[in-house]
Amino acid sequence: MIRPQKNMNAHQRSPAENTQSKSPLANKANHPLAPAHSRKTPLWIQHLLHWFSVHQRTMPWRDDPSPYKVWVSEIMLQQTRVTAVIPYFERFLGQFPTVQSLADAPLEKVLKAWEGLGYYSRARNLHQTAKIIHFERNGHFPKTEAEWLALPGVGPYTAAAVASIACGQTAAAIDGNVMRVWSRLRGIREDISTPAWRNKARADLIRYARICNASLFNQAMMELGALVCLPRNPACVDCPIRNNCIAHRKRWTDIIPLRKKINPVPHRHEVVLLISSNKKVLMRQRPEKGLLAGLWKFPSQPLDKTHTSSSRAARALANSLHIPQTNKLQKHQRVEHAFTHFTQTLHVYRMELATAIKLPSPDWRWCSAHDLDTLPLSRSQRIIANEYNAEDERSS
DNA sequence: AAGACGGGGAC
DNA sequence: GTCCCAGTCTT
Repeated sequence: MIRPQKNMNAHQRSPAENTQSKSPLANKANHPLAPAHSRKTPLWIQHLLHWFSVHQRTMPWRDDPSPYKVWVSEIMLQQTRVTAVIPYFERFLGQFPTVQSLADAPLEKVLKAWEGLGYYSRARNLHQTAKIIHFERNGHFPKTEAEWLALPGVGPYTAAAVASIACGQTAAAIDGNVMRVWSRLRGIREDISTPAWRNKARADLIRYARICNASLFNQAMMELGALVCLPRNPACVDCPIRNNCIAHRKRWTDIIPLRKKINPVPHRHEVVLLISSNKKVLMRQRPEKGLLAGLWKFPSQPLDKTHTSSSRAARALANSLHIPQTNKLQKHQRVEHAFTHFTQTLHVYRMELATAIKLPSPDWRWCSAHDLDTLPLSRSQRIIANEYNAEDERSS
């Protein structure tokens, strides 16, 4: 039997989060006593839903699937594993308990809460959407899949997931897990990355979502992909629907899903300067668009072929900041970092200035140790900042 | 249709 | 270390 979800009754939600649960449809699908499936539900779905009721993981947004919690969690879960998301989600909800508190917060606070989670445009879009919901929709969350889809940062997957899980809508949420489970189940030896494949899968899956509980069906498919139908070495012996699975029957699980070869990514080098003066260190905010938009970084410069060594590049960067040659550079640290489309080696140099230089533009700042802890940084910059603070701690 | 956009976990 | 993972937006 389906394990009853705690706190799913509408009256236990806060008024601000309760606006979408008044419709009969929402109550029907999310009601604790609603059946997960009817007698005409295919046997494989009954097996899947039973498996889910027993094996689903505890997640902080599953106790109370309000639109706000489900929306925030689904944005965080894009390209990110559940185990990585949970601590971020807990902190985020503590800091921004309602969509209003998120809408009222400055962007920098939101980016700071997102620090280390990656894909920072998600945080910017989340903040933007909170403003839309609070200021333009009077705090009313969307209800239908199409309404969700219109919001920044909400694509086809997230719209279907939130609409089904939080709003009781019938929709097929197709993430990487579902693509893998579905292509194996049906033995589809086609490239899963094409829009054509996705449209076909959605058309097929929506028929099944319609005849059971779409929220549970979507979550069960994703959970099966995350726990059993793994990319490598799937645990077919534990799979509740292995008898319906064409890939299992034909020993195709290692060739399905089919994916295009990923091109090797280039490696880049960059010099980074830790320029300190009077217990403060020089930092710069990144532009509003592009890589790690809006986050802060230490002064840096790509190490291209015109520089014969990292120390020469470091000196050239110091020169461009009009730092006198009398200030000596000291090799400090080397940090490796991987992005999706390139990998990077950061060559970090240290320089103590007798007198602070004039800041080139308003996006530069002299930062105290406290500033370093407060500003949003990418993972690699945080590693450098922590090392800098630790050294500062030792020397004082 | 292809590329930009982070970071973490499994091996 | 190396490979793998896979939503949304932009171009």
